[in-house]
Amino acid sequence: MKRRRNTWQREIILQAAVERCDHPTADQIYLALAPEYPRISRGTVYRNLKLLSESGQLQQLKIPGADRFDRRVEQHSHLYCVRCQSVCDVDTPYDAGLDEQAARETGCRVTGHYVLFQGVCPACLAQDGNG
Amino acid sequence: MKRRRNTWQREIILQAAVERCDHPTADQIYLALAPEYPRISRGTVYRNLKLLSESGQLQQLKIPGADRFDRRVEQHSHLYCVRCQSVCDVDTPYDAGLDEQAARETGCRVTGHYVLFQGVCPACLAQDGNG
DNA sequence: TTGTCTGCAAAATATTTGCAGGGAA
DNA sequence: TTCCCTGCAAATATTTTGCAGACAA
Repeated sequence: MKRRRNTWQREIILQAAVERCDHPTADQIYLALAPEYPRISRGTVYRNLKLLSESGQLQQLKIPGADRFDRRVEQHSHLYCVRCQSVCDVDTPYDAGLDEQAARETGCRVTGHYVLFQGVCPACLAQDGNG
Repeated sequence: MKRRRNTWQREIILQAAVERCDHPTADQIYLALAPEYPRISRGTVYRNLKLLSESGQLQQLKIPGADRFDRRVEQHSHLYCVRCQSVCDVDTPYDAGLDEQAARETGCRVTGHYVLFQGVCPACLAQDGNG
């Protein structure tokens, strides 16, 4: 097991991710940091977001288009707005029975599942004049 | 609404997708066709798989790594093997109540959701000596 | 004829990686 | 000192798109 070092880069990347609640992509975090830290590189941002997710300080979400990063690490679901590509949290209870059922049915070892809702967010609905 | 033409390319792409049950990617379908039809292009394969999914003849699955195409178009779930990246079908009942719950909670218009299980498929388990 | 569709190539998007030097422990 | 981490650039991987000509209807 590798010993992990603390770098200021990792620190500011975690801060940048934690301070926003809009489920940013890796690139959005990079772009948010770039003005203040012009020497930081995309590679470092991608690498650290992955490390931080592996160590449980962030949650990496598999969303169409690009992975997002969530400061909320407890189990919950998400909704993807097909209009503006935004993501919002949905607090659905985790149904562990589904995993057992899938394991029984397929013979796989099932480690978990995620639920992704699709729809249109309130902001986009408002733009339509509530249509 | 556009009138759709029938081309032999679309025909063989649909056939190639329908004759396999392993949830291939667009590129895998292209590679399967390429030996017999050397002039077919990736662009055509990607375009037609999308069209066929939009017209309900295939189902396009959002899977980490790359989209897959499923000949089964009825609602069902999938399991993604984190070891070999294979995908298999899981017949879980669709819980429409979840959509209502998500809509109530977020104020979004919710059009649906999908469930993706993660785990290890039987073939990979066997390789581990059932470990 | 009309206008969608095709092949080709280039572009766009998202992410990973090789490498040489840097710095945390 | 060690060896993980960084910046940079190039590479990968997936998918989309502009264009001119082909072809279905």
